[in-house]
Amino acid sequence: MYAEERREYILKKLQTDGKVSVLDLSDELQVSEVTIRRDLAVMDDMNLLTRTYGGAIERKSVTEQFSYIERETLNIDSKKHIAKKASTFLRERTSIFLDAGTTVRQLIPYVGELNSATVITFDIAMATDLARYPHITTVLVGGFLEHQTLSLVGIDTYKKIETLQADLSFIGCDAFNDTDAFSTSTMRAAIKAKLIENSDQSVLMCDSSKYRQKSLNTFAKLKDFNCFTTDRHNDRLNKFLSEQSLKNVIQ
Amino acid sequence: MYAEERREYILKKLQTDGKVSVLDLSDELQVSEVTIRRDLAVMDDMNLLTRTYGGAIERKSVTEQFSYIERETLNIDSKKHIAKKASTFLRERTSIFLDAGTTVRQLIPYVGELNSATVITFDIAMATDLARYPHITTVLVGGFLEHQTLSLVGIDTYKKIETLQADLSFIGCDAFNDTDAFSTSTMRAAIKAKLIENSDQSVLMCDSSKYRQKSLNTFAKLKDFNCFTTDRHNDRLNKFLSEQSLKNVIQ
DNA sequence: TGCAAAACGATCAAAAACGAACATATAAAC
DNA sequence: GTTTATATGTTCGTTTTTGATCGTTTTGCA
Repeated sequence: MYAEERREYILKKLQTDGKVSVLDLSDELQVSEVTIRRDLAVMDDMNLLTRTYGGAIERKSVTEQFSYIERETLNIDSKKHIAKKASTFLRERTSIFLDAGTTVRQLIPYVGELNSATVITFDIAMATDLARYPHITTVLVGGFLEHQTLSLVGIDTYKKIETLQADLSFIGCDAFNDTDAFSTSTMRAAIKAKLIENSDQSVLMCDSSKYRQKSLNTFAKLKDFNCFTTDRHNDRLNKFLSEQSLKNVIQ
Repeated sequence: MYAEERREYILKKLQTDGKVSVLDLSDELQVSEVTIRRDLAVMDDMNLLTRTYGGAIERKSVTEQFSYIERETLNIDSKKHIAKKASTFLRERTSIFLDAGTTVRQLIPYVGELNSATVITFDIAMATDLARYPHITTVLVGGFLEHQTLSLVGIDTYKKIETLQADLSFIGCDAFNDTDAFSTSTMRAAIKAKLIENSDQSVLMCDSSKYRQKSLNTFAKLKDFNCFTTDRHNDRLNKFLSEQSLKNVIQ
């Protein structure tokens, strides 16, 4: 067994398991622990992995190094909760619009569990996440890069989406009240409206902190959505939700 | 048993086993170990295999052999060197095509130093990098996501680039010889050709390891480029370069 | 906090593989 | 038949790889 082979094995294992241990590798590859440590040191030097005490872990992906992730951790548990609920709408062999934003992004691990699907997005972070799943066909709609959100906007983005159709769309929003969903940006609102228009079913994913926030542009009525997924950490929202007929609300 | 026959045997064995050892080959072919080593050295030079300590392993194409992260760190010093040389072509308030690939990606810190520029790319990793520089207008051309390269391909990508014009383009390549630049993928070759066609000036960025590699599609003649930036760590390339009129070659 | 176990890096040693120089052999060219 | 070029083998000093040892650092637990 050559060194190259050994290191290839380590990388492969790292890719599937996310981590490796010196002891396990030493046993599996039938070489001393010292040798494994040397391998890991070299590969750490090459930025192929991150050394830990007792082994190594995967190196962070391109986007994870970026500040985008910091904003993402805001209300992360709510977002994960919402994503799990929304994921029940996913079906095999369908085409899916994913709106830009950190809430919808949490859905991607569930999308990755599908055997086959076509995903259309205009969020670079999502596209990078989706690159992990070769069996998912990913279409990234082009446009001008908005650097704060790592997503694409502009008339090109809108016009391209206008030509696409999907079975299902997952939409985020900046704010909502008892009847409407809002977005801060006019262009984004137009895009969201078009996503809903061009898909058979639409799921709104929105955490409770957005309730009764102010925002400029209405892009849809809440009743336009087949489902409205949210959490329940806000008293006034609780009241609103309990007043609703809950048939299309998941908490 | 002639040398040709021996090497053919080695290649065949490599194809079935994925690896060969000097000792085994020496025994099987009834020649000394030195001879086998010489064979392997020659074939390594011809990029037919990859030499290892004690033998050799199959030579897969770089994309299938390494993950994006690995390719990123491969020949990183050469890539940085090339990027620095190529950066002298950058000018304020111009529009710039950036071809996908890890070599061209090294150019981005220099692009970021500009006060104002419009960058057009179809590489997600590059777009993510560019998001650090809000003063740079970035256009990401959409398409199908190719997960190994983190870049976008397809007819949409091509058609969009067809409608764009730039002052300057930076192009990478998978292989080149004394007259031509090659790409492995037909679609990528078409895109590269279009980038060159639609820009006033073109700079080829290519490290020496690509010299005389095999690849399918010619997308340009070396003389089509205003400048050819490379490093100089390969004997045969050195010879080729010194035979050239060096006016448009930067090392 | 302090202690023991585990993991670590540094150093040394041995075996395997290596490259370079030189020698030999074989085949083609004159 | 001699010369020349190419291919192969031998020798030997050097480099690479790996493992063993040992003192030090880190970690988890009492």
